[in-house]
Amino acid sequence: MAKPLTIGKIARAAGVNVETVRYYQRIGIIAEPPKPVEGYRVYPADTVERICFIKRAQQLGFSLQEIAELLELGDGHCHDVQLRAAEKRDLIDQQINDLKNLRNTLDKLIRACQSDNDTAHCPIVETLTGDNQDA
Amino acid sequence: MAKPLTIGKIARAAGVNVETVRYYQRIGIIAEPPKPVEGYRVYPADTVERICFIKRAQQLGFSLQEIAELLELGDGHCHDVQLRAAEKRDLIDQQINDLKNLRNTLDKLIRACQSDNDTAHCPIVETLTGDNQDA
DNA sequence: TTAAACTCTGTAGTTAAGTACAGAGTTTAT
DNA sequence: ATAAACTCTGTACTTAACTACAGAGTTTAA
Repeated sequence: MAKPLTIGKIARAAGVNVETVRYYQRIGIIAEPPKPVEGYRVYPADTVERICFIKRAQQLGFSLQEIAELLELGDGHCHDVQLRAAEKRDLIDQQINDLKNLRNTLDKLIRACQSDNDTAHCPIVETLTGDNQDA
Repeated sequence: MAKPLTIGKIARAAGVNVETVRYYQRIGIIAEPPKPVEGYRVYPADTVERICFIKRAQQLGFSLQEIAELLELGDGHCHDVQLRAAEKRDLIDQQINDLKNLRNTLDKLIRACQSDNDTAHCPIVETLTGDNQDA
């Protein structure tokens, strides 16, 4: 036996708690391998990547529910996948836009700070408020 | 008296629950105007924008704690603001990158769906995986 | 070969971010 | 002038996403 990937190894490799892995199994966002008659469950290696993806996507503001939907797109049947993928893509475009605005504001703030201390009034708030649609 | 902005109007204008506004006040992310001896609290108009900013930033994956930090940058004193703003900016750059990758993957998925149903194996997961370094 | 480290099942606790509501006072519309 | 709609204070409930732990079984390293 080389080195069976048990839950602890999976968790450590993905940088999460063992309990988190179990939680993801419970809500069905990652598969739970069958329990062998004796011994521990063994996980496929790509489970680690799947968990990493989940954590990354969370940092981008997606809920586990939304992440589940994204993941399903990968192995769905072409029919509705296309439509739903297009929707997601447009949403993400909007998100990228928002982030760019925020980024530029921060940049301006940094520059202003360097040249002068003219702390007029916060430009950060103005960035993301109002209908920001220049998609 | 023209039309004093009371909490209900603020909430409706920002598209959130009155209780949410109170919650934000409780945690100090928006200011609570002083209670006048008689009558209701009156809010400055820019409270609405501040709440909109908060909601927007949340969709981008920021916690209220992080949003509070972003907002503080606006009226902070130049010294550390510059450093912290630069940190945030770099983080956001990373986020933009991740989103672009995800976006492109979705795009490919859509295209592949249009031409052929060669559902090899989910390319979505591969998009955001890789060095998850949480410093 | 046995103690340490791990896994399993199940249940319970925690934190962030709200949401609901009771009971009292205040405004406003009719 | 009074009912409807709103606000205030305070407390309690909810949901998502974990996190902890007990008590039993299983593996592995010294």
